[in-house]
Amino acid sequence: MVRAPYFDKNGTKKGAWSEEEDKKLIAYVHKYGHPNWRQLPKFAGLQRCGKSCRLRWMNYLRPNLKRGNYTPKEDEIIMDLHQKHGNKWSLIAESLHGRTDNEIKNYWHSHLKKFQNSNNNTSCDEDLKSIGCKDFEMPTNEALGVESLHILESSVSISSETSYTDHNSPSLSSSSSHTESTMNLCKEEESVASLETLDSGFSNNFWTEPFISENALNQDYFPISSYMTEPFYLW
DNA sequence: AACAGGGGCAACCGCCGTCGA
DNA sequence: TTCGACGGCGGTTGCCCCTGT
Repeated sequence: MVRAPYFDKNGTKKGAWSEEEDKKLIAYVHKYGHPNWRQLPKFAGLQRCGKSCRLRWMNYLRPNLKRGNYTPKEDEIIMDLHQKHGNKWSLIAESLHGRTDNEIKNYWHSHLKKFQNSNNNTSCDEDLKSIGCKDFEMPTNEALGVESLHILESSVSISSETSYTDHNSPSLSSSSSHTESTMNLCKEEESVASLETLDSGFSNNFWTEPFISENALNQDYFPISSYMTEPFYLW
């Protein structure tokens, strides 16, 4: 499913992320935030480029991510916003709480594109009905905002029943678990609380092993105080 | 049972906008 | 004003898995 890990000529690791790398990245961002993606891998002890770390975090590791099947309502919103804005995936993602632009982009290309293409012949609602949206009603523009809110609310309700540790297993790269799980932690408190839960999911020596970054911090690379006084400003 | 082709999705690449020096 | 660093975005790629033959 993913590219096999390899090292480029600069010694930078590419390809699929390992569980250990995920742990390092999660723990580092959890602890220090991500003030500088380019420097982050060096301090976190990762042989990745900053962009790769950012992408992994934004699309996969950060809290509040919602994974798994799209609801018909989400389909509606994507279709509608794509019609309005085109391939502005980040814009569309803003209206689908917990979905990433990358995920929406993939979903569009693999699922929804064909329905828009067939739109030339049939209406959008016909297509959506055909894919199983039983209570489908073509929403008004005003209603769409409300629908987005509903999705947000449902995410919250799901998240309250969902443990972060469920999704931070080695199967983070396993597609089967992706479809079954969500990473909905829509409230900040829940995110923090869940990260504490996450701690227990890691091996003991992982947390007792000091970060490379910790040494770096001692070398005045990081304004550590500001990050320690503004915990989790990033999410 | 074996094979081929397509689908799905994580990850990479390159471009662009923003910001600070 | 210019330039470099950085983050963000959209397009594309690579590869595993599933399904049909």
